[in-house]
Amino acid sequence: MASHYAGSLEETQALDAYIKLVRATEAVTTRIHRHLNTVDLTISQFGVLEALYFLGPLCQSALAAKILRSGGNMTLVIDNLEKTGLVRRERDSKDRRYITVSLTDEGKKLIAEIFPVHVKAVMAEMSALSPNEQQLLEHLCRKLGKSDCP
Amino acid sequence: MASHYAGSLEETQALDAYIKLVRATEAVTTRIHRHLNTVDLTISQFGVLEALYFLGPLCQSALAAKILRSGGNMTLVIDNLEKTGLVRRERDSKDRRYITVSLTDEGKKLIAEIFPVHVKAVMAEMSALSPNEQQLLEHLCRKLGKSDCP
DNA sequence: TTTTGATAGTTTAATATCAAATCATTCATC
DNA sequence: GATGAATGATTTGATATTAAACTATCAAAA
Repeated sequence: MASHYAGSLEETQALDAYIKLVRATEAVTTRIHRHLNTVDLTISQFGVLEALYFLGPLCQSALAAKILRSGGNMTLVIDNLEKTGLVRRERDSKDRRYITVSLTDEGKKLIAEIFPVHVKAVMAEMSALSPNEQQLLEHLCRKLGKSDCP
Repeated sequence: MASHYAGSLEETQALDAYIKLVRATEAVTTRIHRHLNTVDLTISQFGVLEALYFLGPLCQSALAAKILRSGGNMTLVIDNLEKTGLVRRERDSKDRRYITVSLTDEGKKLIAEIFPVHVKAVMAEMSALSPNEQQLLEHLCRKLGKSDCP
């Protein structure tokens, strides 16, 4: 659904592009993560497991910065992953402010299992675009995301 | 941050494009809605006010379908808007299953006031792209969003 | 040694979000 | 008139998310 705003061409064009961006991102994200239901994971839990899988153990604040979530949120998501035995927390002995979060064996097994499913789902969704279009989309998103105008 | 996944070119390209899409969308959305703090509105509340402003009174399920939220979520967001006097609920006299949600005078005044600010913020963010690039982005997002491959 | 400034993580309060179950209502069918 | 299917809205339980306040910890400065 395009914007119903009766503004200038410039304005409606920007609004329409933004609305389409958000809608497409939400639709694609929902479909990509549908398989997580089968393993009782939420999108944020998956994001944490993914980050730890590829980057190795991280302290909570680094993890929060990496997946762009607040510290308070990170505490809760890690609490829940700890509760299901997928990650463990370990206080740094040298600087007790830091808590390192790492995958347990069970966590490693699970993410190793589901990540290829995730890749396949992303491939399937992104294949609506040609390889050139995917590169174009990435380029446009880079420009958008890095903009810091007020 | 691109994907750290060591897959085929096709796979990493799709993953990178998807990651960039999500990151850009989140970054832009956060910046666009920053001004809502000044009027004590959340993004979802703004979305409801915007829909009612342009489309007129709607029943809750139509509103939920329009802004792609679940019925249960809609109940809560409308509860909160009702509580601050920005919307009102009215039971349909002919079919008492339906509840029409409409803007109060105060709600109309507020959205009329802040929507131009929103438009300006969207314009500012989207101006990182040229008009041609904005149309291109919209086109690519249309293709992505409508894909319904399993 | 104490103070100060900074950082990490937690807690609190509030809101958002979902799926599933439930209740209320309507209408078609028997 | 009773029943069943469908629809609209709410409730329940769980998780996610933020901002802000708080506690714990560290290191540099006084």
